[in-house]
Amino acid sequence: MRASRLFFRTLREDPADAEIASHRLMVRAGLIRKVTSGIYAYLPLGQRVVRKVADIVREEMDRAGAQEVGLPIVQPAEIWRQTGRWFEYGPEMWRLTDRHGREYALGPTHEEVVTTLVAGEVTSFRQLPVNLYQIQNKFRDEVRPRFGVMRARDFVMKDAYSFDVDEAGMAASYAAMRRAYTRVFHRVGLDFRPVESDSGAIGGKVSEEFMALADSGEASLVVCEACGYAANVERAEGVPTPQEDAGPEPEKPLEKIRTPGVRTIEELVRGHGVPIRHTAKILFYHASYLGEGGPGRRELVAALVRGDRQLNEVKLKNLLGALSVELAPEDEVRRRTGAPFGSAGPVGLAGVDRLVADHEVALGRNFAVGANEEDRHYLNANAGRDFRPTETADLRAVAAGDPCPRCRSPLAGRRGIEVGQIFQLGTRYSTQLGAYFTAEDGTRRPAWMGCYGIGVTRTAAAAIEQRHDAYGIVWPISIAPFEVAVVPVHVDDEAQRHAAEEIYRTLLAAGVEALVDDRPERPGVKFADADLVGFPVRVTVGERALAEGSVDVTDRATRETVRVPLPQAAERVVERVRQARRELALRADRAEAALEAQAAG
RNA sequence: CGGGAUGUGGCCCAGCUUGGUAGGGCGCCGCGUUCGGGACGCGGAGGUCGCGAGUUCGAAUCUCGCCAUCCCGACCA
Repeated sequence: MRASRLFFRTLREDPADAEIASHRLMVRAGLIRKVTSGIYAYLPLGQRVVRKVADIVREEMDRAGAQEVGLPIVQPAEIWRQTGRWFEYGPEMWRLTDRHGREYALGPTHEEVVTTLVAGEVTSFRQLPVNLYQIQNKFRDEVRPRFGVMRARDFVMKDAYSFDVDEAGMAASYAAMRRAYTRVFHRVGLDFRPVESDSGAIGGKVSEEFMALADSGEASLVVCEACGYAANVERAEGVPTPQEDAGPEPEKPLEKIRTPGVRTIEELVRGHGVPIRHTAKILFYHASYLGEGGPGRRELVAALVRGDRQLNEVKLKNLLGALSVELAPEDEVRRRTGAPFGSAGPVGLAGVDRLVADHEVALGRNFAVGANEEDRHYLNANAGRDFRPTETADLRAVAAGDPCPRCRSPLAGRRGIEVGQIFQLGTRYSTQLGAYFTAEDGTRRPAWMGCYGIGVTRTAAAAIEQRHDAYGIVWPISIAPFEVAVVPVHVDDEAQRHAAEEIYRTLLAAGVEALVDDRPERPGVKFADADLVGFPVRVTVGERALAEGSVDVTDRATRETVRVPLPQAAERVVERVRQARRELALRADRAEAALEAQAAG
């Protein structure tokens, strides 16, 4: 490609609405332009990156035995009603109505469509297993689109769906996808980590997310450097820690004390000398449940966690089996329970549908809690004796420093960008949508499913988050829009133009993706643009080097330049590109081998 | 949905408090000088000041309504 004909333009200034590096740089480098909130146009440079990520994903999916299909973006409401997700999915699903008044959705995901498809085609165990995937635009009407393509309303996603005869088959398909994902993310050059995750609205039990590690990531992770445990904090298991090193103290008698003005745990600790591990806080939630084909009942739920802990709402939601949970407004809590907000507590609490407690509160002794009247707290409240939770569970949000649930070493906190997620779904969708087959023994059985997503456009953004500097993007070679930029310093200099063209043609002939910057711009402009867009290798053809029959070859990542004699220039660049490609491929191979060794051992 | 803010040439912004008919930088076009890290000079093009009402002799500026966008919180690949 010739820069003079390439449809692109770089910006000198940062766009006003870009918060994070990837968004800022994608706009400045001319990869994307915003069309409207959360919706972007991809210019040729950006589209090339998306295509290269997608091609890598496609290669690895094919390699893992999956088959590409094309599924519709517009999906009928009916199949979503069959699985209950027409309501369950909520306002994030982009709905539309045709001229006849029939309802549709723009696909946020494709379990319903693909399961319905398979239900019509698969009749025998002989047709299984099968894994179908597609790479396509997905639509989610995000509450708050932000960070450019990172959280867009229209994004490119690869989604795959596996169908197996039994649970073991599903697990095998899942493992194959896990290997494929590991290869994909190594090949695109990401620093990533698979973590245990909550399966959310899609359902199923086993689920892992592939997280690109980045401080700008929206997901909070905990990782154990000692044993390798890693989890999304939404999912991370809390290990109850004792209140005293010496072991539990005996139950003391319940005592009501005057606590004028005390409304928070800190005030209780500071003003009344209660150790924070002997405090418990109560939080009131509205839990909404799915009813018959639509919204169902709502409950007021009180939840108890130790005063030094935070509640994990995802755990609460899962415990309750609720569609959603949200903090209940103060006035309603007061109206229903009669308790003042800052002095509410579990002892003698009335008006709530359920009282759930974290393990630490159920196991601990002698808690200071609100007494449900103004300016009064209880000391030494004990579960079982003074209040009785309807359920006890792991409800606390795990934080950095907490013990690892596997090996008890302290966990470290990290931030991550979720670039992929894999699920073992089980038979929920196959049962609901009739994906049954006849087994070897003649019985009719539902297919065991897994589903597997990769955010293609998000992966491109994640790569930029991890790899950029003050000058611009530093692409991994596998997904760079072009691998090499050939920059003649002065295009009106015949010798320079000729040498640049020669190198450019040789690179193309060798299968290297090259761009020649033949624009009549000043050298500084061309260098700055090359750095901003982030081509991994730059070949500078200028008067200085040419005077000694050479050109300069610069590595974008290290910014190191070597002078190479003209006759060997193209060859050396080709070798450098091939070496860089090999490195990433090798990483994928090694990681896969390690996974296989792990599975075998 | 709550809370906050912003809409002024393609981009980044000033002007608004104190109404008087729109300005800078970048970018764009022409000419010249320049030319290994975002040049300089001269000349030029380009604006329904988000939209609609209102107040006023007169509105980018004041008032009301609407729309859009962004940021902070509750959701997610």
